[in-house]
Amino acid sequence: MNRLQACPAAAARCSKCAVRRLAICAALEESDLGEMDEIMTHKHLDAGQVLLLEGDYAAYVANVLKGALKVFKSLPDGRTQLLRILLPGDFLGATSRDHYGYSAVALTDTELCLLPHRPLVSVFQAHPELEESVRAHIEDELAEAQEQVLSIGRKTALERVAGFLLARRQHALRVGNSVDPLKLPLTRSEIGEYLGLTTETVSRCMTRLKTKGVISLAPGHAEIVTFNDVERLSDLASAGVPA
Amino acid sequence: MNRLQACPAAAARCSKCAVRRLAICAALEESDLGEMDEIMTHKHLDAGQVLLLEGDYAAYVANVLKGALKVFKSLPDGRTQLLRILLPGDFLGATSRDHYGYSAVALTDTELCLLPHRPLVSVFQAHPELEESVRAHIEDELAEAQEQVLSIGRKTALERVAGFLLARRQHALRVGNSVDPLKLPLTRSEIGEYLGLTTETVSRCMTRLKTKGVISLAPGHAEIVTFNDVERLSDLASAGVPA
DNA sequence: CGTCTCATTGAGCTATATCAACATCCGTGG
DNA sequence: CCACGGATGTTGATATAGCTCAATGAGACG
Repeated sequence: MNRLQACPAAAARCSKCAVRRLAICAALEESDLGEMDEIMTHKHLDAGQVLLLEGDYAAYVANVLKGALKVFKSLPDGRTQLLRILLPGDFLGATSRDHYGYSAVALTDTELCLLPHRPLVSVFQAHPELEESVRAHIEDELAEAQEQVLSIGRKTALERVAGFLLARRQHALRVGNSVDPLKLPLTRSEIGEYLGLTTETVSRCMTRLKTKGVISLAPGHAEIVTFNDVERLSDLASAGVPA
Repeated sequence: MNRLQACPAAAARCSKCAVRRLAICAALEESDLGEMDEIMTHKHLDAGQVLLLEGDYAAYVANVLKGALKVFKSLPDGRTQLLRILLPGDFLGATSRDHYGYSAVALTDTELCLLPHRPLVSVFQAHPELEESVRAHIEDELAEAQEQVLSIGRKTALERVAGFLLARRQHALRVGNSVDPLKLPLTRSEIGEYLGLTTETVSRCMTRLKTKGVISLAPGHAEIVTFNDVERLSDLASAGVPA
C-alpha cells in the first residue's frame, strides 16, 4: 500500500502517461497536468488482488493504466454479478458518495493511477473542464449500466453473448487494439457473470455462433475470437434503438 | 410544447417549489434561486404522454414536480425494460451526452421543471455546488442502475419483487409519503418490465408474499400494499452487502 | 350495464440452470 | 522430456423457474 510514496520524476509522469488521451485527464491542457501529477500516485496489483470492496470508504478514484479489473456486486450467498470490465483508460470511482457500491479485483497484472477524492475535487475549482470530463465518464458508465439492464432483463442468452462480443469489438476499435483476432479479457465464466448467465450457457452460445459461421474461435484458445460477419452478429444481438 | 413561455411571477416560482428540498436545486441558497428561475420552464404532461424518446437530442434536463414518469429502453421488436420510475424530486437527464439513451413517458398527470442544457451548464460556473448536486444525482442513478443489474442478473423472481417493494417503501419513507398502506406507482405489468419478469410472475410473487403473511394487499386494489413484516421481507429480498 | 383495463390463477412449455463427464492447456517437478 | 494436477472449456442429460397461453373476475368509466 505504497499510496503516498514520492516519485523522483513526479512532474513528468502524467505527460508520459500511457492513457493520456483516454482518461479523464484528456480534458486538461499539457500545462495543467502538473496539478494531477502532484496528487496522483501509482499502484500495482497482481492478478487476483483486490483493489476495493463494496462498502469501503471511497477515498480514491482511479484510472487504469495497464491490465484489467473486474467490477462486481455480490449477494450474501456468493452469487456475483459483474458490472464492468476496466481496461486501460477506464475510470473508476465516485466523487460524491461516501462508500463504493461495488468491489473491484485485478484480472491481470495491473497498473493504476490513484487520485484521492478531496484533492481531486479541489482541482475541479480551477479546472471545470476536468469536472466536466469526470461527469462525462460517469454518464458513460450510467449508459453502460442501463444498456446492461436492458440486455439482462430482456434479451435471450444468444443475443446477450452476441452483444457482448460486439461491445468488446467496439471497445477494441475505439482504443486501437487488434480486432481481427480479438482477445477477450474474460473467461467464459466471467462473461457469464457479466451477462447474467452460466458458464455453460455462454459456451453453448459461442459454439452456436461458431456453427453459424458468424465468428471463429481459435482452436485451443477460447479467448481468441475472429469476426466473420459483423452485420449478421449485430442482427443476432438485437441491438439498436427502435425505428 | 410551450417550452419557453414567459411566466409573470417568474422570480417566485423556484422559492415556492414543491420539491425545493429534494431536487438538484436544494444545493442552492435561497438567494441564488433566481438564476434557476430565469432559465427554467414548467411543462405539463397528461398520463401517457411522451416526454422524450431514446435518441432525441438531449436539450433539457428535468426535475419532476408532481406526478410520475417511467424511463425505459426498448428493443426493435418491442420488448421494453423500465430503468427508473421518476417521482417528485427526481432528476432526469444527461449533462454531457448529446442524445438521450432512453425514453420517458408520463404515468399520470405530471408537472415538470425543464432546464435547458446550455444555460444550466453556465450556472455551474458560478455555483459549483449545483454541479456537485447534479453529479451526486447522476451517481445515485448509476448506483440504482447497478443495483438493478445485480437484481435482474442474479436474483430470483421472489427476491426481485420483495426488493422492489422494499425500495418503494424506502422511497416513501425518504420523501415522507404514506408507508403504512403504500400505494405502488406501477401496474403489475410495469413492475414486471422493471424487474425483467412478466405480469403473471409478478402477480404470483405478490400472492406468495401475501400467503406468507409478509404483506397484505387491499382487496380489489392491487396497488395498495401493507407491510406486515419488513424484516422477513428483507430476508426474502436477499438484500445487502456480503459479510 | 357493456366495455376496457388490470389482476389473478391454472396448465403446460421452454430457455436456461444444474449436474456430470470429458477434453485441453499450462505450469510444475521429477 | 514426460507425467501430473489444476484451471478452463465443451458437450450431454436432466431439472426447473419463469414464460406463454388461456380463462375468469373485479373496478372504472361512459
